Amino acid sequence: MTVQRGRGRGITPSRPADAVTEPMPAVGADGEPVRDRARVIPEAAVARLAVYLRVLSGLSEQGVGTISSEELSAAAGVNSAKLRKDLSYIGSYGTRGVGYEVRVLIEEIERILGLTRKHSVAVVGIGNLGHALANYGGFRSRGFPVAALFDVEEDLIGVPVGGIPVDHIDDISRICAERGVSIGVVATPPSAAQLVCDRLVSAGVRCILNFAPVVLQVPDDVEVRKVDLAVEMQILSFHVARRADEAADSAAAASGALAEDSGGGAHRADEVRAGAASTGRDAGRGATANSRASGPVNGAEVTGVNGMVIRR
Amino acid sequence: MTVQRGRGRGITPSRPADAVTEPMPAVGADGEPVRDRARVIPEAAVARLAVYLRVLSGLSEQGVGTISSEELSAAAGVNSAKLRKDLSYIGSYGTRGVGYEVRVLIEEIERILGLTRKHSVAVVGIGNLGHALANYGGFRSRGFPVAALFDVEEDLIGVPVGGIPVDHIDDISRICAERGVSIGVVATPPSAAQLVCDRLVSAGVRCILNFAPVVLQVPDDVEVRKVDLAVEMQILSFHVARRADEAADSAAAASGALAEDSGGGAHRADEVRAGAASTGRDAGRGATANSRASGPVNGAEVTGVNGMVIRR
DNA sequence: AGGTGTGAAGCCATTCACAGCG
DNA sequence: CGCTGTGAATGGCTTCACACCT
Repeated sequence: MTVQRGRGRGITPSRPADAVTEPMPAVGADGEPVRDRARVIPEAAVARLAVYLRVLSGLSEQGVGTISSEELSAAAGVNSAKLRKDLSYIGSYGTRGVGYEVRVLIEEIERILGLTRKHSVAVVGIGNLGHALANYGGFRSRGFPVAALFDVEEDLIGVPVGGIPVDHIDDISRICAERGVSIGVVATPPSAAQLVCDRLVSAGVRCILNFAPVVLQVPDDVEVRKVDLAVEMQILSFHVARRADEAADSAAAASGALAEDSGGGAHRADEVRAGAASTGRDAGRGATANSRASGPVNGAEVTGVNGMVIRR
Repeated sequence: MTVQRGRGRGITPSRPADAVTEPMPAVGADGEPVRDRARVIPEAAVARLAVYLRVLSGLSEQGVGTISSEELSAAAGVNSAKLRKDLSYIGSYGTRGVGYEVRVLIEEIERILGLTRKHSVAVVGIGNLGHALANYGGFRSRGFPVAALFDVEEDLIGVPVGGIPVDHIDDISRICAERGVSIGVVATPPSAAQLVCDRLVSAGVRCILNFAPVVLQVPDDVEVRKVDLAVEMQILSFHVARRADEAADSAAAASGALAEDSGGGAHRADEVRAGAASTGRDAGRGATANSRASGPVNGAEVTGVNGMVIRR
């Protein structure tokens, strides 16, 4: 994402050489003074912060007051080092030897994510998906009230969906301005998506969530995120195929390994090997883990702690 | 998007890409010849391949027979070097001095993504979203026919949605086996998601697309990708906030920067920067969004070839 | 000339490992 | 002693730049 654009190079403090010297000649020359906290939060971390926030909200409702990085990371499906690193980008709000106060973390993450203000949403394209989105309670409950719905179909205009009447897209500028819409959701057929996007942009909307399977072209001060269901499916398909290949491989390799083993090979620790990558969702520690197909197991392997397979 | 794997993108979950960097010479020993090329395609590249495929399909329908990396990359919203690198992972199917044959590329990408076989889909949870998904034509048209629908609500059982009657989730194992379901879609309320996921897994489904805002725990031979709308919104929210900060920054810095330029600063190559890109999702986002520059331009930037912006 | 394919370099993110504080 | 916070190491992805083919 568009991160760190702007001024001179994003001076990341990763200068190995004389680091201690002055790390800011270029920047200074740029007219960009050292400036406040050079908080450059990695895009990947931002996405995870949103996940932590959801988990924390659940914990808070359950009355949990304090939590350690180990527990929170397990609940969020990442490893604890990553969680601590992510949290360190927003500040130091933990207590050593204890953990984090749930309430504090929620507040800080909300602040960083800009959730202290409300972001009204407009959904364009009230077909199946648009209906579902208009009715999706998760938006409102998380501070993103759906404030406007648009379509071109005359039969739909005026009909309330999820409590909001549908307006004609020709009124998009006026209505978005009136209702303070800051996020636009494109849920139209692909053929209409770019046009709708252009209209949203000229209506002043600077953030777009696109469900149409097209690559939207926008000015670079507009942020677009895309959700493409077919692409998600295809990625899963790829993994199915890869897994099938691997199964074949390991079946084939198994016999060879046995032969070699019986030949007297030494067994080193590093014979523990990672297999297919899992998708990382593994909550467990060992996030690194990727595991190998445990499949057909023929006695040559056993499943270890977190799914790793130990060759013996 | 947001992928759960952890990573990727999307929240992106970031997938620990297969660390298959294995040094396994053992393979040679096991009678397994060099085997085909140890094709380790980066997760991020897989997600983009799916995008290229969609663009190529459109081009093919328009009768385009050949295309260069420059053109294709622009249509897909990435830069040409990345596109060529991605394509190189699957082989060399281009003609130097000419470009790629659309038909060939489509076939090869489909092969790599495992799209030569059909992947039947089961949708669990026939609420608003489930309805939308069951009716979504993009699945069937791309080789992912929806073959089964499940819910627990008695009133829904037997009712056809998108042409498929809804079955009770208790029959999930039998029906998934009968219809050869290989991908499960979880579209239930969060409270039911883990249970539904467990049922899908025991029914033999090894790939899951999760729309519920919870982190699913699964065995590591199961692949989960997650689409979390609230998280997407929050990421956009973060960028709204960041942009606001930046606007203030650049207004302040503007005079300084201009002064330096006119002062004769040299323009290095690294001042060429990309417009916007997003990923993810983990990517990976995963999830990759993108945006291109075109315009509002304030004189400090001009749009370059493929959406890159050149600072001058 | 035109454009692909790819080693090499650079950048960013993840993971390690431990100092430091409660 | 436990757990956070973080420099340093590692590894993957992206970008560069050009050899090489047509």
